[in-house]
Amino acid sequence: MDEKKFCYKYPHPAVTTDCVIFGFDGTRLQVLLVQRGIEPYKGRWAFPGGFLKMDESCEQGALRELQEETGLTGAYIEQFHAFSDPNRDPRERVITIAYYALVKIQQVQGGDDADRADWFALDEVPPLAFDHDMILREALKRLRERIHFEPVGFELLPEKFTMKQLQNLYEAILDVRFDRRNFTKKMLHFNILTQLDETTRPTPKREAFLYSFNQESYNELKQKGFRLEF
Amino acid sequence: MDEKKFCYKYPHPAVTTDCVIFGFDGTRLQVLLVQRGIEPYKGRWAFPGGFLKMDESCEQGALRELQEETGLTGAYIEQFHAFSDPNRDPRERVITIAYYALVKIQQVQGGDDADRADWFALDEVPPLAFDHDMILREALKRLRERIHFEPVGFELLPEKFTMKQLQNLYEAILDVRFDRRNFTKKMLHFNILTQLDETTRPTPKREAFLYSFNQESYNELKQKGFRLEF
DNA sequence: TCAAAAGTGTTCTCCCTACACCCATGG
DNA sequence: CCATGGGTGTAGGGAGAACACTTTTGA
Repeated sequence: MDEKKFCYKYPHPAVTTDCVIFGFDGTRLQVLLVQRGIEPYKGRWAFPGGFLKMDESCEQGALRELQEETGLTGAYIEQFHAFSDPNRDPRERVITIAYYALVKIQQVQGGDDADRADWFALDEVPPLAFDHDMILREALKRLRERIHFEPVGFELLPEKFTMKQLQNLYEAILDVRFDRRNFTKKMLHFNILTQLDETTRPTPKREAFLYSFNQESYNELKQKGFRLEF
Repeated sequence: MDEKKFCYKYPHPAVTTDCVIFGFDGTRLQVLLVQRGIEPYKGRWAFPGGFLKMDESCEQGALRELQEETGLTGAYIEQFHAFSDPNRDPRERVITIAYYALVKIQQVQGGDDADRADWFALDEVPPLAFDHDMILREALKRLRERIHFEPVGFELLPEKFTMKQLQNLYEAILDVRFDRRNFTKKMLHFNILTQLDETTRPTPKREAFLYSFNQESYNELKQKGFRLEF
């Protein structure tokens, strides 16, 4: 039962992947956490993840764990850091390769699995297991850098969205405030948004235009090289 | 001799660190390579690196290997990616955590160690061992992103340098050309350079001012949040 | 009729860009 | 004296920032 059959000439660390899953509810940035059912840190919340198999790359492992623990498939994930403090796991030496994922929040309902999974707004995240607090900070830092080169909204917003939602997203990620009119002008200027004929009524006050991302225009723009300035 | 005494319940990959060391000779960006003395890929050039010890973090491991293989100490290193293709090493499953280092080229003379080490200009890098070609491409990509948020010149240039050297550095990293006058204005505008009283004679034609980086001003600027625009 | 949200245009300023001339030196 | 490299200023254009009024609708 505690049989140890995999032997090496030199000591090897265990390797896991963990995935910080970002979602956006239209107002606030959220992360998906799962509650640990076993020791160590039983009952604590943590990012979904687990041990890497020997025949899969880290990316494949991260996607597999995501599927197993949250049901998510085909998410956009990006590796951002390996955490390797020798004491970060009380069981044995574990190095984790951390990814972040950007998903449309409605693709995942919390707690649809054996594990309890739930969305938490950034400022309501409880103390996490292992060094996952640090992992979250680092993920946020990297997401903030990424947003300057990639329109992350593609992944986080629903197909159709209002300009205000897009602005809220940028404000939530970067933790800044923009002038409504200037923001609209700037975003339209990139020509990666399509203004739809439809409108919606996000508040009971007045209807607002819906937009969608134009993937083609974006790809063209990106090939020429561009920067999103904020 | 092939005794395998480190045993685990589940298979564990080996973990190494590799370090892409960038230097700048005043004109071209260079990388430091070591020639492998053992199989696999014996005789091929590769980035310095090696197996992680169980009581050190990846960063410590990368710094140790750097010291052992090139004599470099206290370099500025930054982790940028974990490479984990299951077949990237023919011996066994090896995951490598890759770092890049920015160093003043005169701090390291090639071949000062048991291993042969040498500087190669970017466009003269020979085919490398393992997946190190891919590692180099990725390192360059990350360095190019980094330069937008950090004045990487700090680490790559000598204490005192000319404006032309600084411009050459930016041009080498980003592979673009700038207008001499506009570049000077832009750099001085950040107030992170100190123009020294001294001059130098880089070519026998005319003497040129020397500058140094002002770390204090830079730290102030960075705290307020800034972007280097290029 | 009032409050809340959304849509829209103008002005000003600053920074980026393009561009040309002078000076010092060595050959 | 000429070729090479370095130092410097200006004029024009474009993009970001600041800013206010109108419309719609539900309460």
